[in-house]
Amino acid sequence: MALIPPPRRSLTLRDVSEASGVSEMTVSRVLRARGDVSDATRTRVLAAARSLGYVPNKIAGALASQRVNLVAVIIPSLSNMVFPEVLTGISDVLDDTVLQPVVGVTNYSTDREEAVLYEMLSWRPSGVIIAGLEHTPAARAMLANAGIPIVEIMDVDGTPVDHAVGISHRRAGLHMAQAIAAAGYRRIGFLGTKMPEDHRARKRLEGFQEGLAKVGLTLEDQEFYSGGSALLKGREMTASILKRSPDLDFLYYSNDMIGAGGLLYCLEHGMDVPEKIGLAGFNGVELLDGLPRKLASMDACRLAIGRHAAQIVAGLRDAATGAQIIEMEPTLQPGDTIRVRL
Amino acid sequence: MALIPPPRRSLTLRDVSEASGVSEMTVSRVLRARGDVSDATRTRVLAAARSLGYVPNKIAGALASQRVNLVAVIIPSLSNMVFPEVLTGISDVLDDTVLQPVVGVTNYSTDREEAVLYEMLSWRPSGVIIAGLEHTPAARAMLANAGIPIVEIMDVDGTPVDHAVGISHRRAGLHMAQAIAAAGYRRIGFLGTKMPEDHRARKRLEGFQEGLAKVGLTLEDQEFYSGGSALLKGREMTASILKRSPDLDFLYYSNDMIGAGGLLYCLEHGMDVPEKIGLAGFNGVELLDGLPRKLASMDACRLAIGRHAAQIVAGLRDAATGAQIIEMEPTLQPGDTIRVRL
DNA sequence: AATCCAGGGCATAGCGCTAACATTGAGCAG
DNA sequence: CTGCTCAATGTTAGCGCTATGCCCTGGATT
Repeated sequence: MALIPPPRRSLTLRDVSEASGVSEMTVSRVLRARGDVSDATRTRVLAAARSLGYVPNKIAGALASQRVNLVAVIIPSLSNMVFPEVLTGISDVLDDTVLQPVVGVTNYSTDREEAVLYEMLSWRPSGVIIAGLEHTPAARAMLANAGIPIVEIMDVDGTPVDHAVGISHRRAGLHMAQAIAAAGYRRIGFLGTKMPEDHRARKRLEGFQEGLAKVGLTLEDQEFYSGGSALLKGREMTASILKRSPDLDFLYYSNDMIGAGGLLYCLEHGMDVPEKIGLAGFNGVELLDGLPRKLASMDACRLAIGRHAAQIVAGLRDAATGAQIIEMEPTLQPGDTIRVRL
Repeated sequence: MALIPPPRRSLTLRDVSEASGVSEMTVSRVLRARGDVSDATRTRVLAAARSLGYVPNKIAGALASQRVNLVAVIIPSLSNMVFPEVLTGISDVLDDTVLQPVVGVTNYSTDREEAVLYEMLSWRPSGVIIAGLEHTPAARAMLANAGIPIVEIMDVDGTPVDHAVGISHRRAGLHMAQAIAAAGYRRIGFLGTKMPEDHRARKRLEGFQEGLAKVGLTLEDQEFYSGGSALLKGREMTASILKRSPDLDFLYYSNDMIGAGGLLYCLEHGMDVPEKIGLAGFNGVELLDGLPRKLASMDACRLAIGRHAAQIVAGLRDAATGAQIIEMEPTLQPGDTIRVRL
């Protein structure tokens, strides 16, 4: 193996073509495994490329071919557990294609989302997967004009620009309310994030209240937080809401992490879960499996959403159908924190 | 606001230049806020660009200018909590620059790392931040020849290609061993992941054993797992190791998540923590704050590592010094699961 | 009045690669 | 031996943008 000194100017196809005595075009064909090249040439070119340490320049390649094998994935956060799982679903599918996901994070800000989207579109990806249906007008316009497949994920309560894959958070909240009421709970509190931009949490709450209303109930009390360790916040909020409204018999948490904190709090304080007080969260995160008791939750179909979205941008689902909305059915996991009957 | 029909062929500088009656070059200058352009022209151009919905093509721009404002960030996983935090540190710093992080995930496989690195380098980023010091020979060669700043993070026990920012996991393990021994524990078990490629966990264990050896102790028993919910695995492994070796008086977990599972298990089974049995994890994750008792742990300086690494690639630290190794000092957080003295 | 110069703008030439066609030469039927 | 085919390679012309240098205009300087 020849030792070549580290090149100052980075290598180009021309360097490889000179080293192997064929034209640039042939080298290009070899490296992309495209077209007819004799085995002898192929071997020679590959050897040259390897020994030089040549790394193709996709920027030039993309410009020339007008093809970019990237899919923009825009999500609010990486620390929410949920989104890494969606990413896993996306990667699962894209790994079998030439496409690669590129992730952008918005921190739940639509302005930042607009900026991230602009930046990503300027790399001309071949598809966009973006969380939520709520965007700035400019962002919607960009999506609509991009001329590539757009998939809005997680939520289907609204009008997508192109495709949508997700669950109805409104209905999820509604179902949970019905289940809780059916189990005989009557004095219900809600605990969630103080994030005006988290539209999905908002829709769940709205659906929940609607569900309660249907059986003649209303929310007894509520409590919001922002920032900090979710598990700890769950404890604190639970303490605080129970101090204010000691006679609550059910606590509905907007996510599993604070729900878990609440559950730990209740157990430590010797409360009778689920008889005297019931608990439920949302998302069905894996974490719950390790808790002393399994928190009731509702699966948000994260993996399936990621997969479907990826299939759409990869053109693996009959795109002939045109724009489509795929609604998943979240399933209620009663766990051990909702009593079985009245 | 004029409504322009969605363009089939995507817009170019030429479209904007025609719409605003100046040359492409002038449009380019305006959009990059570069060079002298009169206010009148600037306003006109910006208006045209906006009304057309023009999104610049960075591919062409990057090719022409030989400058790409991307930083490749290559990490093993997104579901480990640790890495999103490092990313936060990186973003904090890069947000004040023109640079943007692009994340690649290797799933703890060096082969996959090599592939991801190749792919990312082919986009000619202006820097690389990569977890760990262990890479395939080809990956090392690519890094060495890339001609851009390379920062290997998380670990400093080894020889970096260029810069390194991290902690010594060997010493972290060693310190923990000393602290445990000093507290009077004698029959010590280790619980960790069955991941041969997780070199940092391996180094911690090695350092830990070395630390025990120094005071004449050896590991009494150990237990490994792979896959699944870490919290649940922590429980199961704890049950299993205590069944096999009931007289252990300390359990050292390779990460906080399984440690938390173990802690919950011990508390539920009425064990006397930390008197009869002590526990410790690693990472100092936020989650621990919400547990019934605070697990002893060691902070891995994740945020600081991310920040420093980003500063290096952004050229914010005096690059004049050339390649450098920055070692952080992880601090022991005794929590409530190591007894204070014998 | 001649000269200078800076601000504002334009024309040209690539960046490194690939699409699309052109070319070559070997193999082979007639 | 001609003409044809087809596999293997080469040639040409951009992709959309920016670096560079040049040109023009209209005051300020001498």
